[in-house]
Amino acid sequence: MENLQNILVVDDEETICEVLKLNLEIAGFNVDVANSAEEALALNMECYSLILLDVMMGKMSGFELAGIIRSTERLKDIPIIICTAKDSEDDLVEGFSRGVDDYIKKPFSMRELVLRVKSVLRRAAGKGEASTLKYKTLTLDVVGKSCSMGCKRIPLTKKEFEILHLFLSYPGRIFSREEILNRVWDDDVLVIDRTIDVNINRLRRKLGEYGNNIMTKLGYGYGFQQ
Amino acid sequence: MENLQNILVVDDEETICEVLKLNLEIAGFNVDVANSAEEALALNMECYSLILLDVMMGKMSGFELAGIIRSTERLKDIPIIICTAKDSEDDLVEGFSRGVDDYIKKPFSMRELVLRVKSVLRRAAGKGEASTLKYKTLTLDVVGKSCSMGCKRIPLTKKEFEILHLFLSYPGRIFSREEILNRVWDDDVLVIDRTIDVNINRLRRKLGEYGNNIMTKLGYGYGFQQ
DNA sequence: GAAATTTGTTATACATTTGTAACATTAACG
DNA sequence: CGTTAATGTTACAAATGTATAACAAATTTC
Repeated sequence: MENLQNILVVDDEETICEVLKLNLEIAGFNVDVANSAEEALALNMECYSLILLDVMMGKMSGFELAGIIRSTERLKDIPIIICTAKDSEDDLVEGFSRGVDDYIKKPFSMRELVLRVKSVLRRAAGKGEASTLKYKTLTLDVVGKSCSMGCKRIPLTKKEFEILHLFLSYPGRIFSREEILNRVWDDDVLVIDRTIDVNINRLRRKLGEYGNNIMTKLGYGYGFQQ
Repeated sequence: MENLQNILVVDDEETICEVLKLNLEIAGFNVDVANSAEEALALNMECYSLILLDVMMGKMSGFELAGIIRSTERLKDIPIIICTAKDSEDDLVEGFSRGVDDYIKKPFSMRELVLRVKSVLRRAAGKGEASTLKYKTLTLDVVGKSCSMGCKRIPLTKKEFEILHLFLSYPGRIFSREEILNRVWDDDVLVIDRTIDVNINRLRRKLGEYGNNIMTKLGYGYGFQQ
């Protein structure tokens, strides 16, 4: 088993670490654990393909550790995923300014985590290759959270962006309103189905000619048609 | 009926068990019930494709049973879904650490349950999300909810799609009108048998030459002939 | 904390799907 | 053959699903 990729998990909660480790191992990764930023720094981090950081930790926060990693020459290209309790804008800004590659909000499913990890690794392997999703001249910059058609920028709101992100991640697939709700809206909010229709409508308009690629499948839901 | 997948439901509440059993059977599964973890252990669990566990049960909890299943060599790959009253972090952590595949919070709708069950089974089957059913040039894109003959798209309505989906899932099998009703129509709707005939007719027409593959077995029902 | 933006809801118009009834056709069987 | 039962076909009404606009509420921004 040569090809196993090493992942470092840094979190001060033992149980969380164990869960993460177990699930990532099941997904085929080799996982090491550090229970604090300091403990992580004591390791030779060079060997990891990806580092998974919790924001909230004892002395040094995940952000700080991310900053250190990014400013260390031999570590600066290692992808970092931050686990954050809430996705406050502040966190996002702080994270991006420190070069974090992806976020995952707690509580997250293990399935989702594994998907993100794989996605980030894929991106890293191709060197920025797939940090964007494309269809013809339509480009979605997943990291920069922006959208453009050719040279023209299309300002999307968060919901619009997330919906398009979901659709372009699985072109051709039809998502039920329930699925869209689960993946775009927070778990605790309660919105009616019509809300999705309205957001789809707004997105369609902003996408101009590409708006027609967002198809309605009567009785099923919506999706992006290639 | 070879292809029926077996599901084991373990719950100490008789009524819950009955409801689950009924609904899963309608969804096309074969369901056995155990009223306690101990009772479940007495069964030969090897034959089940999925085990649905309640957390709260008399002596042994669902988690404990999950732990036992996971640590038993010949059972350890069977997918497990846990039904939990509360979604406390603790429960989630405990569950994932024992290798549970999915959660469902009470109270849940039967529709949701069936969706989760199918999703977990699909995952377990190893074939990701993408799946199509084919017969010659006829292709049914199950995730895209679309149908095509060669390059030509055949727009199907939801009912038409669902009927064809059912038929192509078990080519050669004849479905009684009652079976078709149970699998294609929602539980609470009440339609007459002739409705199915009409929908079959519509489907046949849209399928053109393949329409002839939908055969009528007089006095029994309909099916797709390979 | 006021203005601007985003997001959710409601209401209405519109389009499609679906169910049913009525009648036509076909198969089974004496 | 002719009768009966089952299924095929058609047309239309009813039910359902979706698009859109307008407004209200929430959130963000300055």
